[in-house]
Amino acid sequence: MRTFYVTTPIYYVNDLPHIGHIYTTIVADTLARFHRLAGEPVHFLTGTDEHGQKIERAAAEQGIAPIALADRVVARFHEVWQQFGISNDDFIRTTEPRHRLGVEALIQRLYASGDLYVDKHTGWYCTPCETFYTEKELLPGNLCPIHELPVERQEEENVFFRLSRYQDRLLEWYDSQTEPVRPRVRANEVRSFVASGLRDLSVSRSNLAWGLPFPGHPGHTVYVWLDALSNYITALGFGRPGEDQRYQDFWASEGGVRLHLVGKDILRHHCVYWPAFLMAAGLPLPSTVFVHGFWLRDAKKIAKSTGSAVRPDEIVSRFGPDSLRYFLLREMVFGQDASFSDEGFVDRYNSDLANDLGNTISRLVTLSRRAFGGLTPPESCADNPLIPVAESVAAEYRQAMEEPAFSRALEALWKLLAETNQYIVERQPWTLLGKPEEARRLSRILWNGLEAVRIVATGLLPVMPAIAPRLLAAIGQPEPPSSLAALAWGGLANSVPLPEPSPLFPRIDKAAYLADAQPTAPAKSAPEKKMVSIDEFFKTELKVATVQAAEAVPKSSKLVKLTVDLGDEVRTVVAGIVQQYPPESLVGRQVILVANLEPAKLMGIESQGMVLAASIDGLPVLLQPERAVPNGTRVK
RNA sequence: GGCGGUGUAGCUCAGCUGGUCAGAGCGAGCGGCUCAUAACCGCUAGGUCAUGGGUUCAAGUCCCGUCACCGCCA
Repeated sequence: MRTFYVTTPIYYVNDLPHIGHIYTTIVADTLARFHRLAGEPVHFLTGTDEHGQKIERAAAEQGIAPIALADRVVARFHEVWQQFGISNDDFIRTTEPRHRLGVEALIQRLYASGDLYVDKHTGWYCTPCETFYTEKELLPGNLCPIHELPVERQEEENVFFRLSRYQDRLLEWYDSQTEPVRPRVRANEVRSFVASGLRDLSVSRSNLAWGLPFPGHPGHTVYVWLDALSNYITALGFGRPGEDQRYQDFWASEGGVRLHLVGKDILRHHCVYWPAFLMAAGLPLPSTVFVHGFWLRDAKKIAKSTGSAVRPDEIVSRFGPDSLRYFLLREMVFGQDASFSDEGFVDRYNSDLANDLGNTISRLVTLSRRAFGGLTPPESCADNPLIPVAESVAAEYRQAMEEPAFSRALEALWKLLAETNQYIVERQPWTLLGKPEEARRLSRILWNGLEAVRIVATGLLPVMPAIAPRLLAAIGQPEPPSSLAALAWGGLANSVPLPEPSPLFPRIDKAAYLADAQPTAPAKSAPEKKMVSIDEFFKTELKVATVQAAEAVPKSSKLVKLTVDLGDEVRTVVAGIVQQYPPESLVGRQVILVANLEPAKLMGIESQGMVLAASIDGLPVLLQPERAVPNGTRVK
């Protein structure tokens, strides 16, 4: 029998839950619920990663023990998961004894395979941090990124893992038929990284007390990623003989699905280190690592709607966690990045949840109650145009959920809603009200509509675990089904009570909501300073140039056309400075030019650059080198 | 610099192995209906499928070049 094991990354407790954590966990939960409905044995694991430098330091800053800090954050995670209806079967913390036992067992296997050895490691060391940094992490000038103090070259002894030995096997794995790394872009990235050559990996740390003791290497702790990644099997009981039934069922069993959901920031750890560790230990690999994208704030949209921000908290408190679950799953093409905005949420909510779903239920329930004394229609209908649609929608939904491709699965369900509304309008059931001779016809029409809605609500059970049962109750089906078999046409009970309809998704007044969404905060009064990186700054090419010729632009009060010498080229530039600087005063003068500015036409003249000037009350004061320098000299 | 990816209607995106592929949803306009949460239904998009070549009877769909943007390179 196929088993289904799904994991989220274990979340690092230096950070409170945010949209990224929530998204991954909702995805995992939706999959777990779907596969349970499909009748498969499911195990859904999430948890927290609690060791390491950052935790140690953050705890020290707050004057508490690392474990106390972790406890605090873990409590918060539990709260949030409860709020979102997360149905995880287990929650692993890397500070638990069961985890340590598993990690030790894994490391024993790595020793046994001959893949661990001790070697000297030289690196950039910051004494106050007691940490080695890679060159990339350092600030310019070899400064520690935390203390901004010079780091020094130091040597330490480490346990190394022979990652290099697994290069070929990893490449084979990426290319295997099952496509273990998805989507393909991500597989390409990892493949090219691995193909460029792997260095052995340091898997122990000295000077870090807040970690698991490294077996056989006193004074050292286990590298946080070796520690953390192991959770996927330690939580199942790996390394604890007699208590490892779940490990046997969900990891070691033939043909079981072992799915890791990860963000693209931890691709390498999950697609290089982790499988290599498992290969070395002689253990089964995950069947799929699914790498999803990030939620971004769309700068353009934010600017347009004057500063609407990502406010999942407010969305949840006002519209419920399931509305957010729906939005996240519907809006992101699984695997790609997507942007998150209040406007996007409101649009999606109104058009999909309020208009299509909520309103369709509302109109059907109202009609049925009126026609049949508060009950569902007495007569069913086994032959009508909605049936083939419902069947193809159910098939498409199941396929998309398997893939998984949530946006497509939901799109399919909504296709059925659209067809249902169309069907209702075509049949005009309201014209049949109060005509006894049309009662049977009316019953069939309304029954069909309600039945279609029942199928949609059934498909929504994994996505909106709190709301979907309420949708079903609203159409007279108070017991939510426990199997995907309920997606088949024909399940709606006849002549059962229909509760009075109440809007499950009240429409959002978009204008009011967005106006309300204006940051009460500082945005306007104290504009935040937008910093640019040195790289961004250097995108602007500033060069010294000498004005060779200048003539006022006819019919313009400010513009002057300049011919400037940039050393290796001569350009035409238009500048709005002629009121302060008569043309003849400009000739021979050196100016600073933005040399890579997009050309622009001013009064019909193409300006190939911009002359820099300070502006006092709108009046320009030209910048110029303190003494003459060669034309074309870069300014920085 | 190397490798990979993207560029299709105002917006978000579908278009696998070349031949009803020029599409969907949202938004906008017009019309209809009134059971329903000012909802629902119908019609309306004249987009050089970034761009220049090429292969082919036939190319968003394959090949080469160019431009723009993005990701990865411990």
